[in-house]
Amino acid sequence: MAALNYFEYMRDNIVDILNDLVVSGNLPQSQNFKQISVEPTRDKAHGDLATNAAMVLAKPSGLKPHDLAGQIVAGLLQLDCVLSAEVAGPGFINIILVDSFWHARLSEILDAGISYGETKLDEPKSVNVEYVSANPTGPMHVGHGRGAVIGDVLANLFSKIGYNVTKEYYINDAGNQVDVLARSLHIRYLEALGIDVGEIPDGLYPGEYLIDAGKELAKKDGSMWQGEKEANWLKPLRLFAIDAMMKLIREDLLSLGVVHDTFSSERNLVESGGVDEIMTILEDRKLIYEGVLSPPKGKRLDDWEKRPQTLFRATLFGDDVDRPIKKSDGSWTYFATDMAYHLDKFRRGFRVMINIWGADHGGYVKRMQAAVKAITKKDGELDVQLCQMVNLMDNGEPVKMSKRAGTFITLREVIDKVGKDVVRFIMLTRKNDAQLDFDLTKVLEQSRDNPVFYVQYSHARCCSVLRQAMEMFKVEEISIAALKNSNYKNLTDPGELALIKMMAAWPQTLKGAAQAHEPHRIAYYLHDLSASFHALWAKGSKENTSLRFLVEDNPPLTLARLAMVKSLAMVIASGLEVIGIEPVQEMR
RNA sequence: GGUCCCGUAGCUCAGUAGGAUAGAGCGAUUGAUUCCUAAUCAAUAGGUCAGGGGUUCGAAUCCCUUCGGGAUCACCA
Repeated sequence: MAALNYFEYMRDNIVDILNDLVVSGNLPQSQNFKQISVEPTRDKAHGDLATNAAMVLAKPSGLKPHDLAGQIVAGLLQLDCVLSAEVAGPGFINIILVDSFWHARLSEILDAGISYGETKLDEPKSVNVEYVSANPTGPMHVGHGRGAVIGDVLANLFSKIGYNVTKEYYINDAGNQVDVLARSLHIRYLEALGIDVGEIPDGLYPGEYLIDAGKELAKKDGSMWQGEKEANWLKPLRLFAIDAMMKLIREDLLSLGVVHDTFSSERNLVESGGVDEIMTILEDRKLIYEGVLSPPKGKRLDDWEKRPQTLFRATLFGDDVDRPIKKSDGSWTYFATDMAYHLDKFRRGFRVMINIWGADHGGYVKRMQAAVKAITKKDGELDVQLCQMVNLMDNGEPVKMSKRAGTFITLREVIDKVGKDVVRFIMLTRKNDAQLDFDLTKVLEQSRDNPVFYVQYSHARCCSVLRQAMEMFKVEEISIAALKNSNYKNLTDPGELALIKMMAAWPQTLKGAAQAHEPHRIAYYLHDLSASFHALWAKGSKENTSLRFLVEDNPPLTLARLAMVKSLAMVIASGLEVIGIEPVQEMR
């Protein structure tokens, strides 16, 4: 049984009412209902839900908003689930649903458990989320970690709403950087053989992470590359280095709980002729030409030279200038291989592609979207989510990092210090295009301003109540099946209903976050849900023991509240599952 | 100079693709612990949504413009 999305449910009801009005001649035919929305009221005094239906349809139908609203209200009042409906303001219809409607959600949640809110699609769509794709030239840093979490959670969101999702990593193993990597490894290799290599030359990677790789290579191959020409060792060392770095990166990802379904290699794509193929296709469509770009407008003219280049007509697809696809040495630019890569994705059946990039690649978005339009003949769509920098802090002070001074803090070090769950949650506490301060001290504090703790604590409190309940009831009396049969009519406190309503909004929250590509909404939702629970908890004070969850002289009331508490634990667990975090049972 | 992102309470930020009287947390002030974990909660104070114009029933949200901050700008990925 699929859980009810009450926004969609009420919208469907309203559309039915409108269709009836059309049939009865009270509303002109062929109205466009697309603009109609059903939303939570901002001010709860206005009711549970509001719809703009009358305002949206008033003008095209030639009716006064209030007259049309009155007719819709009449229809709404016929529904069993509607307690009240009234016209307000410029033509809003405010709706209050009966308590029993909300109580019924608890049964749904208890039935569904952690899968509450999931949707199954009859014909599942496919979506490809490509994220991390860090160059295989070293361990991951904290910024990569943010992209990893955002991509991973976004992919989880799509799974939850019924899509077939592929989590993909694109290995940039074909450009200059991996040659540099190979040369850097060569130095470390010589070092491992006991040769004094001195300082690592400028332009090579000085990172210590290559020392181990150098030792391994020396162990495997002995001294066979010593004294050889670069042309002889470059390729095998490159392969060795990339393997070593990808192993490192996969370990980093695993420690963050991120596992990709597919790793695509840029080099494979080039060597298998994928780029040649896309170029032939584009040439046939006259989208490639030899030309000279005009210099960028502005002051940066110092080293500009007029140079004929092989260009892609990106301007035909919304980009600002045409883009080069070949370097002067004849090899493909990154853009060229990226076009081939996205064609490959499209051919694998992904009409919807989402890429997570660092904000420093923002200037690249337009051209890639232009390219996708061109190669898929506008059949595919690419959305790029940019994630901004993470500022690592320690107790309010920025952490100074320098690769040269060796004070660079890797993602792995942060995970080891604060734990993967904390990292995953904190990465979602800002929308992805805003900079994020990550304070290594504060995220471990057990206080209200640590959102991870705050949410986990609410789950732990649920568990605590359920543990305590064992003293009042036998185990079978508070099984899920038994709780489902409790008398929900006992749940009448505004705080209780507010909490249940928020739980009932989970399916819509999930869907909205997925469709808007905004995983951070889940973290905010969980925080709000927890706040609602903590507030209710505090109501059961010494003066008002009747609002405690466990009321010893009233077992039926207590069982209903246990059903609510159990449901809440399930919704929180469901939300944490999307984020990729284990809920905790207790915190002591 | 071009392009993109951003500008919301003293601070850090939300604002559910245009909805009603703009919301949280921190900080400040004042309260609540014989109680299921007070690691929490409640209340008060705090705003020209950077400024100006426009679009419409209605704008923090969309368009134009000015100011301010950031990213990026042909053969790096």
